[in-house]
Amino acid sequence: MADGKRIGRLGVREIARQVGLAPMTVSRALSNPELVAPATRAKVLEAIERAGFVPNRLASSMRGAGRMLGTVVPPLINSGIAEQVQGMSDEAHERGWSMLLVQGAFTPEDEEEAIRTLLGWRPAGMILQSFVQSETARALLVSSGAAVVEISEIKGRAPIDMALGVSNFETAYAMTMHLARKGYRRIGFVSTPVHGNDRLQQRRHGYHAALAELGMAHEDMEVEGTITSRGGAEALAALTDRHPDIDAIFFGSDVPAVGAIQECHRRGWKVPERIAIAGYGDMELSAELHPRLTTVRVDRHAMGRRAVSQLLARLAGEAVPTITSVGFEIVDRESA
Amino acid sequence: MADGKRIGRLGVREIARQVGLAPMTVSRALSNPELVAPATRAKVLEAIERAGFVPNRLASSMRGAGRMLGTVVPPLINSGIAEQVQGMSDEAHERGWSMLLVQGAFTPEDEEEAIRTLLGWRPAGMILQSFVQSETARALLVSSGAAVVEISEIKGRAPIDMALGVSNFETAYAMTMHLARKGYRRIGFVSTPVHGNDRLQQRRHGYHAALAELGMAHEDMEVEGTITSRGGAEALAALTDRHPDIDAIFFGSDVPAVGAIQECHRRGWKVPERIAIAGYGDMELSAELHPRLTTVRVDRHAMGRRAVSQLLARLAGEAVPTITSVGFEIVDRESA
DNA sequence: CTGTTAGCGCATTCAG
DNA sequence: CTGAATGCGCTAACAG
Repeated sequence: MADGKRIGRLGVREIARQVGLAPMTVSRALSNPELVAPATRAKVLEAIERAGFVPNRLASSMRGAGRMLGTVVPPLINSGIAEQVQGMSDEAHERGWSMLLVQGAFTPEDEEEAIRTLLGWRPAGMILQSFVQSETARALLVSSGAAVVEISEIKGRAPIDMALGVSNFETAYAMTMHLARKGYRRIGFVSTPVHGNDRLQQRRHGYHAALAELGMAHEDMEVEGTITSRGGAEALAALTDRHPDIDAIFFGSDVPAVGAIQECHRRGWKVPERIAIAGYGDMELSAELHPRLTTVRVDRHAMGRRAVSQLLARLAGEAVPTITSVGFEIVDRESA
Repeated sequence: MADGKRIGRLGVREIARQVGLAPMTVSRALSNPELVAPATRAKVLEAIERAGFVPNRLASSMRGAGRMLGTVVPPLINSGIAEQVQGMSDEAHERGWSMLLVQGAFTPEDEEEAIRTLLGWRPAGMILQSFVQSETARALLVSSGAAVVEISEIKGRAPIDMALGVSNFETAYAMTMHLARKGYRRIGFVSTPVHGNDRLQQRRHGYHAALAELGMAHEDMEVEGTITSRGGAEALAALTDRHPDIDAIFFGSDVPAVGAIQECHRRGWKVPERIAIAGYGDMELSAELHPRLTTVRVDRHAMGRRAVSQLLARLAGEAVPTITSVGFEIVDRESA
């Protein structure tokens, strides 16, 4: 501390000094090893290892060589989102990129703030796990010049840059049809509040469209609840109170579906005999549940990977589709 | 693109130009508003808003004013970890800090790499959600000068900087005693592989200590399994095969405990009459399950917040305890 | 209260 | 294949 510069403050400069080379050569040995003579490279890497030097990525990023992708994760990390993040992380990691995660929230204001925070770190690309609501945030994203993937409902509004997802309309339509084919006639629907959420609105439309097509439309067999087990139990209670003759419920997530099944056990109701329960997401527990849960499977891990690879392709200047639809599957098990 | 500098590339300089002030004043209006005349500040903020300027945090960080904390999250984001991360994120966010999350892994090599990646971003503080195994990584962390909190078993090895957690020995001891008090005599134990994991080893010791004290020690009523529902079902099968007279199982996590209960339903076994099941973690589902799960509750959200506030206190130069023990609670419900 | 100077640690660009 | 100069955007430290 006696002299101005902190002693031993490690940087390419210090490493270069130790091996008698220019800082630039050290930098190259790290980021473009093929441009450096093998012997030189070995010497440099050895010195780096010995000194315990970890290159400063902030500085790299400022020079435009940043390898950081950002994403906003919702406040409730359910297993679906966790898998998606895992997929992003795996793909990014394998390709030498880092993921910056900032925790977002449900309101457009919070969303905007989260995006602002993320943009402050100047990621080369961003993944947004739902459609961006705030117009200000959309404008910010566009002007930032970052590549953007929205993992979202793929019908409807134009994406900021790229969109990736399933058609929630189709998945809900397919499940409703599936339930009808299995003989259920009075099919209820439970989701979190659909207001302002494209995906949920599309699911609701899919459910309605299927009922209409089947000539089975009935009013008010829908309820909104929280995406928790308790929320599922409450939704079941509300719906069966109002409609004692209801014979199936399609939940917008496996989490409340599991809660609803517990509530059935508690009431001594047989599933699916007294009432059938279907979910959405196929979490790990769903296949082990008693009875095993019938649900919609979307490969979230693959979606995460795909989002990253599209981002990297775009950044590499390759042509990338604006909208990518991923498949889904109805997993028919015991609960419906 | 005609001229060298990208037109409209926003920075404090550009904002300063627009309002006829020095860049430094713009910077201050953002980070130390109280040092700037209210009128000036208003003018600056208005220009920033209008231009859609988002300050570059990479540059701030390079000047030492970085407000970033890093953490390594394990590859399986179970709900416990998710809550902990949520707590960290909430606390950080409220205090104007960002959290950089990198996905880690189970082996010491992967752990080291994750820590290296994180250190590359030069966070002012780091939170490690388990005890750091790799000696190289420990050395790197020490020499980085970052404040470090390990959320971990709090007995045993000295922390790198600060440690925060419960005594896993005590929690497991307490639950085993609780089960004995309720009349169970043949109590099994299930956890993920304990090798190299301080927390799990301590839990195992706690279980053994309680049995020994009760004069109930029995051999080989333990099994290792994955932290999944299926893993729980399998562990139940293995243990009841080997010990038909087993009357209770203490699982190291609620996740496999839930799976085990499903397996019991499938076999037509009553819980807790045929066999009692206890978990660890108290996830949301646990209270809604049929039967409701008896478990150990640790407030993970609060732990996350606490980790961040300790980090910030340390960074502010305040005195901070090296080891902090947080409480726990045995939640006695129906399953045991 | 506001401005000036200088530099954080790298990588781009151009020259050897 | 290696090196020198320069600057990314911001803020600490020191004037005024």
